[in-house]
Amino acid sequence: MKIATWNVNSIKVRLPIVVEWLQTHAPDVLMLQEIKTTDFPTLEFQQLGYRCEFVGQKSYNGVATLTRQAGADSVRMLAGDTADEHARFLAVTVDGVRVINIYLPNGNPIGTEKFAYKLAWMQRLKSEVQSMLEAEIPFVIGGDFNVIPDDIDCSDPKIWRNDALAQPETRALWRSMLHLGTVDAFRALDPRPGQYTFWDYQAGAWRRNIGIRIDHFLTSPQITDRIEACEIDKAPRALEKASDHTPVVLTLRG
DNA sequence: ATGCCTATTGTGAATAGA
Repeated sequence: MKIATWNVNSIKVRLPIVVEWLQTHAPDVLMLQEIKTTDFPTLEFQQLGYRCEFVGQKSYNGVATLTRQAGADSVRMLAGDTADEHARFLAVTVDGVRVINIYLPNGNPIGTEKFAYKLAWMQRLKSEVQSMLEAEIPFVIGGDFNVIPDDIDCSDPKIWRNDALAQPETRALWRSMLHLGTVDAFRALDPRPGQYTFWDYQAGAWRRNIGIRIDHFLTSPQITDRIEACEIDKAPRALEKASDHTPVVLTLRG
């Protein structure tokens, strides 16, 4: 089973690139973030053999999960705050795996309500993880976590010292989810520093490989045992009209 | 360097991203 995640930074602009990538790589599941619309191009993906579920929002955020097989038991919002209207969460069960697509809040600037919202959102996600582990539900959480887990996940820690993505509180909440028993699938297999999933559009960041690793897969124990590979596909970042993020692909045995 | 680039809204220039 092949599961991919990709923050596309507008599905409207990125549609041709995403279609081409899907045809080439044919994952069983593709999780998209920052679709930035309520008008998802479902027909185009159906023609490629994918079913679409999405939670849209005008201008901002929005997540979509494309699956070859039919999904079940969709949940479209993260528990813990019924007043939260951001389109950042979509859970669906595919072939016995609870596939959770997230676009975790950026949280900048620190010291504002935006940062408080990020931390509260992470606490809610942690509660979700706890519940699923207690129920022994096999799950994968994939998406744009907006978390730089460690200094080896960015080109220069000094740049990110005052940024929400690398704050001690942010990293502590990330680690607390690992301590519960989940695994950062990419890092479990690849110890190398300098492996990124995002490069800013500005200042020639891509050309100079100044990036950060913020798009992740967290796996539950049953899924961790099935990990065959987890790789960052850098190729789409080099294309014309690229997203500033590139896909990450998780391959499970069976 | 409160910049640099891209996308959305909407047709200006502000907001957000990370």
